Amino acid sequence: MKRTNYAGRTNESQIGEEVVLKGWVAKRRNLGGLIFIDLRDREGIVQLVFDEKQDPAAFKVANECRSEYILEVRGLVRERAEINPDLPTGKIEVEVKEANILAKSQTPPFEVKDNVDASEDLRLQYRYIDLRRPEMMKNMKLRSKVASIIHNYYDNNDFMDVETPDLTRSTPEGARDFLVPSRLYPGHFYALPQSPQLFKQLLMAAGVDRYYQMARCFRDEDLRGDRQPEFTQVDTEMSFATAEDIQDMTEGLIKRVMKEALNVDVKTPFPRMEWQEAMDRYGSDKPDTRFGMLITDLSDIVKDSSFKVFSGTVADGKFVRAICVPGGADHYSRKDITKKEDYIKRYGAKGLAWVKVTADGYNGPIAKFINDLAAPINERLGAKEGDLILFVADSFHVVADSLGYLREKIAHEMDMIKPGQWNYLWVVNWPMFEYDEGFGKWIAAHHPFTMLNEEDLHYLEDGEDPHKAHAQSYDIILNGNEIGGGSIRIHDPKIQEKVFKALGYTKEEARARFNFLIKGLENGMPPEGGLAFGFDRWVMLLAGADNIRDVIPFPKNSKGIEPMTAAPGTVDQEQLDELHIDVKDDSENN
RNA sequence: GGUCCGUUGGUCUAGUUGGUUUAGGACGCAUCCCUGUCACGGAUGAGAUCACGAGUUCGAGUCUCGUACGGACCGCCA
Repeated sequence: MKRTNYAGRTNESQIGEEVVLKGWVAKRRNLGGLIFIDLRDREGIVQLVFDEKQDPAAFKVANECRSEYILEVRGLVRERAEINPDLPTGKIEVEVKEANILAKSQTPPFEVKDNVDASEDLRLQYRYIDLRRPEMMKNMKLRSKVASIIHNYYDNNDFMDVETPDLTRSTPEGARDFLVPSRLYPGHFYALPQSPQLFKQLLMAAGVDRYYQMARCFRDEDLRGDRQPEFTQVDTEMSFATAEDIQDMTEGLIKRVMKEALNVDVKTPFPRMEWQEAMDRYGSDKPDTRFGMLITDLSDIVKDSSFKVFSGTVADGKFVRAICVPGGADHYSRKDITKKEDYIKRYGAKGLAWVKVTADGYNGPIAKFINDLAAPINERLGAKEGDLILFVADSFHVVADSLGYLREKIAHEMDMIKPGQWNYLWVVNWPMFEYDEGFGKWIAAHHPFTMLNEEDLHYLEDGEDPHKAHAQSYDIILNGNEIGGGSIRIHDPKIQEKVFKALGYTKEEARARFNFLIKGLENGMPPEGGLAFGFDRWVMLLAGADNIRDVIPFPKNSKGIEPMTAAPGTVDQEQLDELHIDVKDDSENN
């Protein structure tokens, strides 16, 4: 029997026609002499009817069917007497004349339905069953659709799809590399790419001019809900382009994806926000602009306050900043606020000061210290009776992280985010370098090949402070999530040398690490720049999923294990010998 | 590397201050009845050494410690 159409696409136009369908038994309803089976394939569900009197042979097969058996059926499409409005195929049903079981199935470990009640661990172990769920199938289809639009878009704009190697060389910058031992060269290793960054720059040196690739990338770091060790980047690079050129090109793509995949019109150009403003007002380099409650600096107002925590902090050159939670006074108890305080301590905050705004002034533990400043504070924050004001007094980064977190958390808890918003924006003008407390040295905020602003070039000269420089880099943000980032690259080897110097590399160290790139610059590199999208994360947001695993067919769990195959696993001694590898026994240290 | 939370039939879960609980329910599963269901209905039934190990106690699903596994977060992710 040759299939005539997908079960889920059977429709009224086929009434009276004979169809052949193949699919899974989603549900069986046995009424005695009459059996209904919901047949499911990737496109949806259609109701089959088996009548014992009319088609006893087919009926017998239906009687044997169990959940998730795979069936082929031949039958007549007919109109239903009573339509089911909950089903896209609810106006019709298929009267089955012939049926064969193509595969039997054990009772599935969980039911194939949309409101899953199975644990994620179990879903991942039986992922092929989990993926049958319409929700998951929909996510895979969306992913496929978006990928197709991306290919189409860049192809139409003269971008060349060029593959870069997966077996490459370890570079010490950035994330930990996944290493692949070389059989031919004992003690030598390939590394899987963290991104094709250097290759795409060298493709510009090759004259490719416009490059894109759906590139697999690998980073051996701990996982998060929006982070997997292997992921897909939409990687792009353009020669002779300015930051604006690249942003325009990217906006064009986003506009098309939103229209064609979700039928949503987004307005371009997207807003541009300075990195400094994002940090000051949103406490984040990926601001969520779907709601207000902006962070407000109060340092100047409270600098002489009798509350020593505030005045002392300002005297130390640090900051007192606050958010005003509209209607927060009733919503949050003293105990709730203590919980929030405990939470922000993980960002280094020493405490969370708060007041509730009442008709008679401030209320709360620090009210007596700052009641005299209530008028200017309320005015600046726009605070009114019934609001809750949360203050953090600390260094720039601690204040930003703490209040940035609280702003997000409270917005979710108090339902301040109206659904259906797609707030794309660019965060621009990033610092070129940032100080890493852990390593005690300056590191590249973006990566070491990022071009700084032309007017900041003088900071690289002797006797100036290079760390004041800002970069020609830009991140694309959607609803408070970083979905991509890029920059104009350094194409002048002299500037590149100065940047390496500012990062504390000697010439020899820079050569040792990035020889091939430096040579590329010396052999003539066009001015160029690009951008890379986190494809998985973007699709996650487009799908409305809150976990990146829901848009990856076979993801790793939060511990980096893939539960279906149980990777990573041990290998035979023979394989290790061939790779010249001894495995250290760490058991004593554990 | 660290912090917090969780683990009870196939699945999701209830289980109070440690004691009438033969560990309850829903879904699923099995058998039987049923020709218009679509969360089908009805009847009956099977299925759990309460993650593992140690401890406290007259008595542990319940308390303590450890281990394993899972989840969230901090660090990390140029």
